[in-house]
Amino acid sequence: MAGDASLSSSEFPDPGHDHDACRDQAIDRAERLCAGQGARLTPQRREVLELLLAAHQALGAYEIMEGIDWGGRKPAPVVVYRALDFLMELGLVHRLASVNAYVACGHAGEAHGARFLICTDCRTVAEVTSPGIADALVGEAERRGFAVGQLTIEISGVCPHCRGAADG
Amino acid sequence: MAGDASLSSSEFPDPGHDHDACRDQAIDRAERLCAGQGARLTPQRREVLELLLAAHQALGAYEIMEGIDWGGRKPAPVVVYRALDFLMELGLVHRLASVNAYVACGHAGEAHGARFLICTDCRTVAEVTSPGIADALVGEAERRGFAVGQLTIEISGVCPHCRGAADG
DNA sequence: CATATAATGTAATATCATAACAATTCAAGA
DNA sequence: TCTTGAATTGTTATGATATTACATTATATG
Repeated sequence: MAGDASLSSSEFPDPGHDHDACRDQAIDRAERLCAGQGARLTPQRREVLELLLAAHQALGAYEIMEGIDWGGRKPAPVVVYRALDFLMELGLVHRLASVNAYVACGHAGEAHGARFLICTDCRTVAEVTSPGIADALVGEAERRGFAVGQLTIEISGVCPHCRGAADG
Repeated sequence: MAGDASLSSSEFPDPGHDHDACRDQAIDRAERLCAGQGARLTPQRREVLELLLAAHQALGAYEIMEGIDWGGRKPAPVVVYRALDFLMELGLVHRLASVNAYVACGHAGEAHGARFLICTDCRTVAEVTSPGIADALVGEAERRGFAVGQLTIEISGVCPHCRGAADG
């Protein structure tokens, strides 16, 4: 069973929280992860990751392009996609299939069994990890003789903050 | 021959099963559903649905286009998308976000809590309905104050038949 | 330095999906 | 039957997302 304390790391980020600190922390983790794997977090890749971390939202690839400014020029699409591929490979970024968008991962490395709550209003994304449900899904599929590869669980709806703003 | 009847509605369809019968059955259901709602299952829409039913697979919109032949001509993309929109509205077809493809629904109307097992080999799709897990996901999201809209659960992997073919 | 591998630059193109608007068909009432 | 409004279809163009291909540059290593 999921307790109460376990919710803290997977809640929707409070709109008033310290973005900078949480971004720096995540970048730190990303750098350690890369170092550990001999992967290079180049300036381009880092910029894409920072943009996603700062947004706390799902961004489309072309939105990311727009968000990047290299002395007045925008990167070509393929540049962004390459950075995203790299970051996804390491589990630092996830693709949200249901909205064709990308989001920075809060718990890099432990991509296992994660699901995403996507606010259709503010597009904020909460990443929730609860092995129980993921295991149930995987187990059930395997009981049917299905060899599970990738698991996609995405829940669209309205987050607590937007709900509050709208009708509270 | 096909295995236990009890599993038939949620198992992967046996490659040797009677496609025609199962398609006709589904078309029948679709027609009743439309009649009940005052919706019109026009020839175009019906053709798209039949194509998907016959395929037992997820097909991209442009694959559907290719699969349709109107006296030597192919329908425009928008024609296919319109048919798909109609069919999805009625729950006769589902969109699989993780593979940008569409699949005919085995249990029209009861779209509730369905998840999809998608074979990356033969692209066959099994639709599995188990309210328990869906409810757990929705319940947990709502406990976090999230107002659930749409639920996307898609599992990619290798189906029993392809597994058998590949490694014994 | 030489070399191989990884990363980037650039242009073109493939793939998926929708917008806009005209023409036609259909159902239902006058 | 005629008319009228709504639904459906036809057609063209365009928007949005993603990849291919190939040349160039950077980086690590012997």
